[in-house]
Amino acid sequence: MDRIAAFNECLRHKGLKNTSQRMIILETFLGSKSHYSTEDLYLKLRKDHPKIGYATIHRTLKLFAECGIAIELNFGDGQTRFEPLRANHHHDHLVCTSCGKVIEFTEPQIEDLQAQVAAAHGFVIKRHRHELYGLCSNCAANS
Amino acid sequence: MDRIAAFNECLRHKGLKNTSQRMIILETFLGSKSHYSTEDLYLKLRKDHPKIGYATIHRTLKLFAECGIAIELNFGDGQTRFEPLRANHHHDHLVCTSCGKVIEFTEPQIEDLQAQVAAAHGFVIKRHRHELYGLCSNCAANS
DNA sequence: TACCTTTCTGAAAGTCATTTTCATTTTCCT
DNA sequence: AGGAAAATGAAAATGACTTTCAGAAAGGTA
Ligand SMILES: [Mn+2]
Ligand SMILES: [Mn+2]
Ligand SMILES: [Zn+2]
Ligand SMILES: [Zn+2]
Repeated sequence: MDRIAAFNECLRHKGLKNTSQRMIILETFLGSKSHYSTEDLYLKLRKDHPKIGYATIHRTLKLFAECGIAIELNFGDGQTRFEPLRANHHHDHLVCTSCGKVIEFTEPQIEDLQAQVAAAHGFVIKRHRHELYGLCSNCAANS
Repeated sequence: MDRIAAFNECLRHKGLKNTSQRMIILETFLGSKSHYSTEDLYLKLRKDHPKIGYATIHRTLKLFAECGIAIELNFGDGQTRFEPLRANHHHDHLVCTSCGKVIEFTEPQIEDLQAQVAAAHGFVIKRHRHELYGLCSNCAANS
């Protein structure tokens, strides 16, 4: 089941309706680079769909997160970002504080170790956030 | 050099002035448990120092962070928290999403692995955030 | 298809943590 | 002590996000 079908399934399950706005937002969201803030997506959509309001876009992004289509990210700049979720593809982030570049990484050994840490405290992990902030190779070279 | 001296040093270095408010805020901040939001500290200080304004407290906490006396934390609840920084005592956090409990952990192997990840991307880490969200042992038992 | 109930939408208003403004006070260098 | 520079506190402003609400649209039913 692709993500569009999964979203429709989630709408049906929640008793919500499918609308042209939701489909447009979903297709745009899935069809481009990750890590969108509401503002980012609003500005992008405005070109072809100027009638879609900011509130609808934000409500829809939150709905994607509820439906497991997206995850919310927060890189500490005061804006929530949303990223399409790929099945079985968890990753964490390197964030360049100079140019804003985001690099994704996966490190199973870290995942294992953090599970051990949680277990040692009797803690049940629901989700985690592991972000490394600093300078990407380009920015490090030019500084 | 203790943290009060370090803060005075930082003020001097930045050409800023030492004030009674800053000293009161610093002593209160250092002298109690961690993870204060501005609101938390404002409410605590109000008992003995009702004349100190919210804005001053918030400005001072930000200044502590600039001076390396504190670090900013964000556990995704919409409030920035500040924690006194102990020299050579980095740690990360387990955050209970049910009761708000915060457990600190240190795992040198994770620190090593994340350094390797960054190095592999030519990325220079300045700081990082590693937070595990879920249920503490108490909340897990009662759910 | 026509109807009807529920949900959705978009603009505007509201919320809330944080930041800024500004008149006054305080610090601290000379 | 004198005075320039910075700090303070109350209030206003900001900005991301959320809610409100009246009209529009979806989609189940007959
Ligand atoms: Mn990502
Ligand atoms: Mn801590
Ligand atoms: Zn960069
Ligand atoms: Zn708990």
